[in-house]
Amino acid sequence: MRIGELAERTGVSCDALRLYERQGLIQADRWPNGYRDFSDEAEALVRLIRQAQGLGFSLAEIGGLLRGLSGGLSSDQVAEVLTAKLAEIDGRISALTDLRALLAARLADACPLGLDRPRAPALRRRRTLRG
Amino acid sequence: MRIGELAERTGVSCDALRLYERQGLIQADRWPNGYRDFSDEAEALVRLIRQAQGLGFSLAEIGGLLRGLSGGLSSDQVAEVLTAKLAEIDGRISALTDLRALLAARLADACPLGLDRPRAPALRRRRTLRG
DNA sequence: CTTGACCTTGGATCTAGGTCCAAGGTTTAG
DNA sequence: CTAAACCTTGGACCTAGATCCAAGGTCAAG
Repeated sequence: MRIGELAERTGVSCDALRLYERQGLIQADRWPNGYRDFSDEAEALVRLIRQAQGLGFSLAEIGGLLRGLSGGLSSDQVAEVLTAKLAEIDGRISALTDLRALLAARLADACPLGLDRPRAPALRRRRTLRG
Repeated sequence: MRIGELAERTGVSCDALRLYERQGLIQADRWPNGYRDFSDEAEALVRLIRQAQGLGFSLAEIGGLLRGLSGGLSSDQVAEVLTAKLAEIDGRISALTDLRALLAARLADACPLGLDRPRAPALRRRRTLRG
């Protein structure tokens, strides 16, 4: 399919798709007239890219992951890349879970975040610095 | 404390701290000589900011959240803000969990991602466009 | 053969979130 | 008095991830 169709199917702009191609995240054949020709798999791939991106992965990271997966890396190397990413994802999940717990606790609380509203309304001390 | 101390305590650069202040994420009193004077709570706040940031929240989002929390919003409004953020976080957690499952499955699989290496090695069809 | 919808490339521009630097004021140590 | 280590502001610059635009090629419809 041509780039416009892929853009329409995925909701990603043509410009963004060309950017992904330049960065090696997706590939396209070329018709003799120079038009890009994307395979059907490209659609799923683009969706995967946007998903990963939405989770905080940079295009460079995604590119490295994809190249590792589809490139000539050995099974061991692929496993290594994926395992590293899994650990990273686990870290993010647990950090998010912690933050969620924090916010949920504050939500039940009178003093959200407990940072900027001191429980005992202390007077602002004025330390002067040669003033 | 002065900005340098806060920077050292939090590991965040002075420039970044000034940026956060300009964007209203943190506040500082001023000594008569113009130096910023941060309270002790600022340290915890900066850590919270970095944590949220690492989870994919933009400074603008964090600022809105903090202003909602410490500003004059009613309990109901604060609860609303937090509840929205919680839903967002839950969404991210489940998306990450899904991605994790996907990668874990692919890791156990022969064909990672299953996108770019067709199971039946089909010949690349050549559709010509007036070529 | 023209028109309009596509496509190509390259380069300029934008936002976010910083960093770096210059020019200058303040404080402390020697 | 001077040097070093702070601090101030403003502005230039940087990367990522786009978006927008100009100039032009291609193609189908009328």
